[in-house]
Amino acid sequence: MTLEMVAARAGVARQTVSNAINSPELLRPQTLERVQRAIDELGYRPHRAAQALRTRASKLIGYGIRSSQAGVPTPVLDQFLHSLSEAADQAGYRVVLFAVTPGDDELTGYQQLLDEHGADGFVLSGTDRGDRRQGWLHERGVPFVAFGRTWSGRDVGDWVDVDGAAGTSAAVRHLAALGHRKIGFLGWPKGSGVGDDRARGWQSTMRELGLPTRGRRVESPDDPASAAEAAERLLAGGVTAVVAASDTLALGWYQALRHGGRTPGADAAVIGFDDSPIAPLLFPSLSSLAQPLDAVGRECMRLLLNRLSDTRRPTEHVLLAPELVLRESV
Amino acid sequence: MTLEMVAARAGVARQTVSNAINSPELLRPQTLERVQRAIDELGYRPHRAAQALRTRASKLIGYGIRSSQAGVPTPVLDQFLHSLSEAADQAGYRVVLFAVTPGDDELTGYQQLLDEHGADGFVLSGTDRGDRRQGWLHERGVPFVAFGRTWSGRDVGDWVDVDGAAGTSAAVRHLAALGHRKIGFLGWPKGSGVGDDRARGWQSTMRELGLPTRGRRVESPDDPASAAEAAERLLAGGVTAVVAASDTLALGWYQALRHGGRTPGADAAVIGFDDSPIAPLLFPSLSSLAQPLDAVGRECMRLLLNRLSDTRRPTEHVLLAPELVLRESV
DNA sequence: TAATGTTTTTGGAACGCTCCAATGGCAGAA
DNA sequence: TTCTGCCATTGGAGCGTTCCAAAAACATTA
Repeated sequence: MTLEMVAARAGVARQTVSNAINSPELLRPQTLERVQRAIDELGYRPHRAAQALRTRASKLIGYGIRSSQAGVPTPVLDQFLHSLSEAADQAGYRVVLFAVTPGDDELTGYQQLLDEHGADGFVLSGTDRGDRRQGWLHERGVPFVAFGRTWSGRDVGDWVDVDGAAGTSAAVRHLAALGHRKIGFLGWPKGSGVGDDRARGWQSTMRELGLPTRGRRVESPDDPASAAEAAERLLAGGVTAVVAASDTLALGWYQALRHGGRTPGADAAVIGFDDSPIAPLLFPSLSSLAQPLDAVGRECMRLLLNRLSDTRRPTEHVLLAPELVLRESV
Repeated sequence: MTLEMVAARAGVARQTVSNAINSPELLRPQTLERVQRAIDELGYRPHRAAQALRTRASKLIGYGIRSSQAGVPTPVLDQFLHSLSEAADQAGYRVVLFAVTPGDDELTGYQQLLDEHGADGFVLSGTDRGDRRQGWLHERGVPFVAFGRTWSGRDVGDWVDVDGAAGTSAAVRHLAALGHRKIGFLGWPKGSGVGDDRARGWQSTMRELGLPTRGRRVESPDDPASAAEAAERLLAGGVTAVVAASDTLALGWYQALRHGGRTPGADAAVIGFDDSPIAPLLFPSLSSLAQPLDAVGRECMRLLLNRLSDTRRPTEHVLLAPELVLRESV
């Protein structure tokens, strides 16, 4: 099924069919309709490779998928990928995956796809401090958008991120409205961009509400056992409600409460972060701050399309507020 | 960067460079080396679109990603996608995502990609009873592999699946070796292929070991509250250990035990299924049957590549045993 | 009717690659 | 030296599309 075949059926020239698809305003309405009918009847669709070759644009967006075993498990990936693909589809693009081995040659995957003209732009996620990808792509003038802020200084490109501070702030306000005054924060060790951001929202909102923060903030790595230890310290301080930097940490709070013979939810409230699959399953079910991943995917695609249409435009940044999902734990 | 440029640098003809890449055995060793050096120095990589156009093969594998909200949460997606991309990369292929809206026009996404010559084959997952995709692709002679058996009768293509029966069988054996005799099964309502398969492994192995199964099997939908109710019935029957069809169901068992003032692990053992992210986080941590997703991805790719190289070969099926991950719950 | 301008349609060329058939080089035999 | 046969290398053609400039159709005015 080619242009030529459609053209033959409509009784026009090859190029006229091409125009019917790409610049319909050039055709006489009557001709357009005739060509359109031929296209529909034959179920014609342009050959992607031929288009790519001629227009020098693959209409593909690269997404480097890292081996998850090393460190962070990239929890939310699939919903994000779904909304990304959907938004891409709508714009006539598709998402192409390629394996990335984190480490020294993390960039070779990107290099290769670029050399092969296998992608017009990239979506990054899991951008960490000291991530070299943004700088590298920026230098080369390759369009990209990151899910996750550029924590380290320089503005090197577009990004979309979830506003952790806004989330914990909303959590604090909600707990305060319920009458809690001694509201603690169960966070990660300082130094991670994401974690510090989430702590900041708690800190500033507590201050705003005139509530004390001294001794109400504890730190723990992201596992329930350590979190439980840290939580004990908050309990010792008489804290009645807690905002946690992750659902895993919130789980530590559950364990600390139970250890003291108390019941989560009834005796002391907690709000987690990420609304991971465990949240609704726990007993009592855990309130949490859900990342608006559908919106993140859509926004990533929007920024990237803008960038693709004009490499020189000023960079754009989007912060999306997470949604407070209330369950039995408050 | 084109063949012509590499050829100029190496002092040979365009086609010779092409041969150096695709059929190196045709070249005189000395020429090959010279061309190879030119390729390396210039960092040349063939233009994918040009190759695709000429060879009529996109070297892309389609993966339809469904909106996850509707029903099954497809928990494991990301690790599977990773191993799939990695295996694809190794064979010079890439995975391209496209959005699929489950329902009537579920097939249009596949149709479209096919018409555009945007993929050479497909990987399916989440294949359910009454899934029309396999039959549809089979009729058209499109290469594909499914992650998940074709539960409904006819053999319409290659698949790779996790052997649920083998998993629950191993779980029963392990519990029996620990001295348990009253081993229950906490499963889903009959009628789902996956669930029945997992039940079967428990059933047959119990019989093999001469252990009674009557009244030891209960059913519940996949949420902890319902599962807890079902678990109560097992407890009432004096069951001391349980194999669950999912980690969510196992969680129900935890709750039922706690409700009766008993401690999971210490007082009664349980083994879940899927080794979902919650398993290590629970207290006590949950033993579970981990799906070998890396292997599944690799095998899917292997079968698909075989199929791509020869459409007419007999269908092939691969069953992979899940791995028993032991934690505190036993 | 012819000349002019404008809109619509057309055919050739090119994107970068691989297929194919043909050419050139070289060794051994006549 | 010339011929035969084999192996290494080459140039032309074409995959299906869009760019571009030229041609044709049509409308408008002289």
